[in-house]
Amino acid sequence: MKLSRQFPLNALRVFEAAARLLSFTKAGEELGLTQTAVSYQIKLLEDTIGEPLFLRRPRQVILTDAGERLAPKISQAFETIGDAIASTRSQSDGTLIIHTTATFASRWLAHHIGTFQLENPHIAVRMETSQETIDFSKTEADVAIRSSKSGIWPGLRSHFMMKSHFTPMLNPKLAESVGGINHPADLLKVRIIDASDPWWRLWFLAAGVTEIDLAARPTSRFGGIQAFEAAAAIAGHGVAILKPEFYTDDVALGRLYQPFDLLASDGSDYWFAYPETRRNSPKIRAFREFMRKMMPTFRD
Amino acid sequence: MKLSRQFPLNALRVFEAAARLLSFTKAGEELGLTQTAVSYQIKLLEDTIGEPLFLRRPRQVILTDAGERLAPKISQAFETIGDAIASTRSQSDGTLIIHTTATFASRWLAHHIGTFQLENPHIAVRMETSQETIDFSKTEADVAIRSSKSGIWPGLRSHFMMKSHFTPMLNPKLAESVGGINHPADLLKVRIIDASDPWWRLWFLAAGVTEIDLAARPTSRFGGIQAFEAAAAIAGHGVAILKPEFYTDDVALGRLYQPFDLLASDGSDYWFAYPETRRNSPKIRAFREFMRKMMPTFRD
DNA sequence: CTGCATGGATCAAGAGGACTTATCCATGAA
DNA sequence: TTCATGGATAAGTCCTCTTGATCCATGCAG
Repeated sequence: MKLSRQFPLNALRVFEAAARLLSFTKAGEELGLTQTAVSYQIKLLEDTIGEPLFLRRPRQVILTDAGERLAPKISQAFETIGDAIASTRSQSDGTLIIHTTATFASRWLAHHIGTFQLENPHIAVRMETSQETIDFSKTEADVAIRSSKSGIWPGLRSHFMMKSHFTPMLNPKLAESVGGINHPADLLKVRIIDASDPWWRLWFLAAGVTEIDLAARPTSRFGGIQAFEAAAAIAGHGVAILKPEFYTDDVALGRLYQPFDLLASDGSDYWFAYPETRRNSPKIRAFREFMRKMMPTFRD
Repeated sequence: MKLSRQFPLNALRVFEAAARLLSFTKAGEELGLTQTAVSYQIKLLEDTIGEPLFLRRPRQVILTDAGERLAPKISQAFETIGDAIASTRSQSDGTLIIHTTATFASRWLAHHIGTFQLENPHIAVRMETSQETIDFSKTEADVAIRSSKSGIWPGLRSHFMMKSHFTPMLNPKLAESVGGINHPADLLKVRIIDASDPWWRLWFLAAGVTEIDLAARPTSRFGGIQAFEAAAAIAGHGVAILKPEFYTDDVALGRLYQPFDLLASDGSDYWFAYPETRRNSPKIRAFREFMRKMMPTFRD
């Protein structure tokens, strides 16, 4: 059976307005309905309650005792509902949940999010990190930042943020200790941090160095988590293959050194995504504009 | 625009159940809907709020932060509404508003209503008196007792209660003071209380007395309000034309005397009426059964 | 008193929204 | 693996609800 039959909520909504305004016509105006509709709904409600709620006097309606008793409680209930929805909406509007990779979070977001918060003091940011790409219907998140080749996901709108290119980086002291890194082959003088990282092969390929057996080399394995590899490189344990955009600070502080301008790419890029249906949500819109401003390579 | 669009109350109702049971299927069962309908309504609500309320995990749904915040308030609001309706219904069920004539109220109801209240202790009785026939849509009333010729009113169900016949009555001492009232013509020895009352003409007609010019006689006028005429008769001011059923007490107490068995009628009868649509209302049903029992001439 | 404005009731017709049925999919359990 | 569970999706149906027209009663102004 139809729910509205068992529990005529819309009729109650109409009743509330009519009882407050003591006029079917005015109630209709307030609710965007015709007077006819109001009359119909009130009668419906009276039928289900089994009591008349209004006395129909010419040119005015007045509440019966039953109506008089019912009205204030109904008003209050709808006020509760209205408040609840409004506060849910505003509180949710007030919290932006960002899902991103650990590296992007620590290397880019952590440095820039302060600006976003200064510009949007009413939006709290909650950051979640995960390696896997998330499903917005299964995970509580407003936006996600992921590395991917295409940036096309069904139901999601996505924006290109930056190319995911990489280059070897190491502690400058380590470079000096082996007499400097002037040619790609010089890299082999130091330990390769996680030589199993597929990026290495791609970079050496781009550099024209093909005859290296990376698999044979001593290596430290970090499961491809860039942040760990970077930490090892900073500590002088070897040379890591990193995204230089993420380590400009470390370069400036002399903790890392990028020996070559050459950048290689595995074809993946960084994308920013959110559900298509929520593209106009204020907080998502605000974050999108922030990203557009802060990231020169951002594209619609 | 449709009200349910602006304010998806039914969707909220569904959400409330789903949030409480943490299952769309169970919510559907509770509300008498299919799981599909629940899914549809929840999505509708999420669209209007602009926030996901549930995370769809395989074989279970869980509330998002937003849903978690919304649910308790909505539950409470619906509880308020449910209580309000229930209490309106029960309180209204608990008060029976009877509209009747002053005479019937004072002469019959007042004597018998105690029995009704003993039998129905949870029903409070409110009595309103009025001369005019009332309009249930304009006057707050559950049942009405009226004198009328046909007992047929559109939209009302009515029951015949008693014939509205009448006969002269006077204080026995007054009767003695004129040597007794043995023939209709003897009535002319005493003052006729409200000779302008049309009942007198009808009664004399029934008694075969035609050659009386009532208009010419000294009279007291009470506007046809029987209770006033009766009071005057009891006080010994003259003879009144009354419904004997209403004055059995006064006859028993020796305050009134009915000299003739002859009863005349103007064709009106006493009817008991209420809106057809409310015939099954418990309080109306209770009162109808009471009337049926107390009034031998009651007819369906 | 007459005519107008106001506010509600009633009616028929039609739109569109709320459901249903059928089907599919993913997962956890046996 | 197969089955059971719980939800999503698509398409179609039914009927609630809205609309617009019309009518009625009353209060008010002239």
